[in-house]
Amino acid sequence: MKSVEELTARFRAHGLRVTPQRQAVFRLLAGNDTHPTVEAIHAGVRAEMPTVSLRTVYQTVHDLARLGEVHVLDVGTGQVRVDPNVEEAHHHLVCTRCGRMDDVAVEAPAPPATPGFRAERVEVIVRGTCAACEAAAGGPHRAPGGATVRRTEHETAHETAHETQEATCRS
Amino acid sequence: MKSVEELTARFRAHGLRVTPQRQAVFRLLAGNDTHPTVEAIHAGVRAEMPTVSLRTVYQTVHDLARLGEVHVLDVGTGQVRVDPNVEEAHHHLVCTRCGRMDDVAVEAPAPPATPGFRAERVEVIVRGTCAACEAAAGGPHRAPGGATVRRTEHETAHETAHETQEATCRS
DNA sequence: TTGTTCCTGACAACTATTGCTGATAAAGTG
DNA sequence: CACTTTATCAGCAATAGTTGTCAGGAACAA
Repeated sequence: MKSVEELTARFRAHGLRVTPQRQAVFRLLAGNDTHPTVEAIHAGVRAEMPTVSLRTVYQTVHDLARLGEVHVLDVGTGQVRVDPNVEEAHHHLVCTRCGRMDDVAVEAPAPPATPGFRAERVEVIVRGTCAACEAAAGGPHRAPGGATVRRTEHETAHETAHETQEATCRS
Repeated sequence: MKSVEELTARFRAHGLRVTPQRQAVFRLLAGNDTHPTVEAIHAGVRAEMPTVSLRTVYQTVHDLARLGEVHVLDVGTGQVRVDPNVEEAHHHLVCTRCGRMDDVAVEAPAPPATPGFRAERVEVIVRGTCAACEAAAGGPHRAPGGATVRRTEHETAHETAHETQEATCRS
């Protein structure tokens, strides 16, 4: 991700105004190799600027995405996440319990030749359980038969993300 | 996907009741190699049984997913899609404009060895444009500068999916 | 400074999905 | 078949995440 100054310049160059609120978002993303949710960015920005609205953060994130400075990712965890790393090709680990994302270096297969479909991008998502959730759940040898087999992964991720994510899965 | 009779038996074996509503859902999915949204299933079921509620379809789909008879996929198009094909390993083409999904045979890379993350499943998503949307948008040589550069793919898919999907992208 | 354009922030609206509940109907039993 | 038990249905309300709306205000050009 580019520096705050570079982003400021790019915004100006594209006719977008640079406001203190936007710079606060820039600052938060510039020194960030995680994949924060919009909510998390909002919380971070409010720490130094308590009046910023969620709407503004969404808009700024979308502007950054439009300029290609970030990627907006939706991998089915119920919340959009922002990936500041657009320079190097990479893919993602997604924790099915808390929704946490991390970068991973796997080479994607070549887009297949599919008549009737113009492939543009290949995305690899490795789903699994992050260390924090593994520990929180009592380790890999947890007795089956409980909630784990009664819900789909999708449901579980959705439901637990809200409460457990920040508490258990921050690195 | 199993036949309606097999699904009926499996539901009974698991203590789930088999109702006409559920069998209508079974019937719709059994002869279906597309990846319908819950909404689309609901519409199909209502064609022969107009009182069935969306709630019931959701519940039946979740029951099917719990028994492993379908996969519930959320690839960030704003709607969950049901994949009746659980027998053969496969991945998906996703149209970024209408959200339409199709199966594709690409071999996934091996899950990387990642300390602090227990990989369970590797998912490959090929994003692009389906033939119908390509045609609807005026072909691949459409002049840039319009809506296409003013919005992220994510936004576009979200917004256009509701109206254009069934109209332009049914095979 | 002045005008214009764009942005902000509060709130409401919107979409997809799920919780709740009285009434209903499927399985099992006699 | 009649009866009992208990999961399910349908409809509505609620929820979370995201976006539209709009009055007021800030940033930039002249």
